[in-house]
Amino acid sequence: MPTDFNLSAFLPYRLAVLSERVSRRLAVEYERSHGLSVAEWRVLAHLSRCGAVSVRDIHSCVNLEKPRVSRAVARLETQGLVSKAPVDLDGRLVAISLTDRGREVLDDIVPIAKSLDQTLRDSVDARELAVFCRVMERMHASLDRDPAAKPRSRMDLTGLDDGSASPALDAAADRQR
Amino acid sequence: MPTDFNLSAFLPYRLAVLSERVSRRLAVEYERSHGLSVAEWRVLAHLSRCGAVSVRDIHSCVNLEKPRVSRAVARLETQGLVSKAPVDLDGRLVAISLTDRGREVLDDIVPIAKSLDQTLRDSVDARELAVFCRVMERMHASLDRDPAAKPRSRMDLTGLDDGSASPALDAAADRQR
DNA sequence: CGGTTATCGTTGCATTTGAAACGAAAGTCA
DNA sequence: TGACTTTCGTTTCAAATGCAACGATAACCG
Repeated sequence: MPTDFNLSAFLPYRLAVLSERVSRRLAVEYERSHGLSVAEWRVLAHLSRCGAVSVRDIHSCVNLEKPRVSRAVARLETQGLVSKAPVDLDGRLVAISLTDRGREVLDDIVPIAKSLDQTLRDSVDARELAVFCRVMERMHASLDRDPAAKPRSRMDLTGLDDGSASPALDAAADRQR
Repeated sequence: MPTDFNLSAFLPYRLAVLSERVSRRLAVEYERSHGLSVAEWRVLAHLSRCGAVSVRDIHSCVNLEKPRVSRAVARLETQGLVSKAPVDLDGRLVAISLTDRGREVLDDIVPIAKSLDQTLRDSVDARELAVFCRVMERMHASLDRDPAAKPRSRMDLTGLDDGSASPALDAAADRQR
């Protein structure tokens, strides 16, 4: 009997399909409201919880490659949603923070994002959702044990918020003391 | 209080992160074993269950845009893993099928894919996994109700296998009767 | 100090991507 | 039949992507 493979029962495939469909649905909204890409949205969302952060901080938090963050920030800056300031304690770093207009855009977009998120949550009951999240966490943990897998980003570890928003900038400040 | 948004609790984000991590892990294997891309793997996997299919059939089954399928098939053909034959019943169609070498490659790769799939499954217990799959299905169903979401591909509907592998080729044959 | 190494953000470059357009081949309908 | 529309697979083109390399800065250490 020849080898056959049922793609539709393959977890990596199912995950990819659902994830892409959700992302695409959301990208429509980002685009429609302020012409944002997914990367730009992630940067804004991250900044909404952190004062000033470096490119590397964003990179290590929101699962975007370094060049992608750099470019997203550049675009956001030309649109006036974000400002970049040199860090005098460390000439290599750039302190990125939201502008007032960036906050306004966030005020527009966050409700849209929350709405889709809520729609997804409403389509299952709370207990099932809890199991769902736990399973995702277990799969991450399984990949954590796999040396060939890319390590998880800092913020995606379960017990997050145990660190600063910007280790890089904090470290620079620490050195000053 | 300024708007803030916790990205790490955002379902679309969590889905994207996990999915990408899994895909990347798998892509390493595809690349390592026979230099295949994800798109090429999906085409091969799909062909493993269907005799001869058209580009459109693949496109509508495995969630790849049409040009991507076309290019993946082209590359697979130059590598001798797949053969393209004109369909005399309908000059627009191309019948794509596995070559013997394509089957050999599948024999190599399928165990690797199944192994990763099993590892993921083993990291949770069966009941949780069932809930996980049901939740994914519910989220798909939720998107099905959303007119702004891209419709689901045929094969991703729950009760699959209710149709032919290649509606396009079958339709051509039907017309001949 | 001075030389080496490491880290930061950016950019070059080759590849991938997808929307739109394309020519070719049916289907449709008067 | 003949015009028009639709469908198929491919190609074009502009944008996005990620790896690697870069210059600049800071850390390390003999």
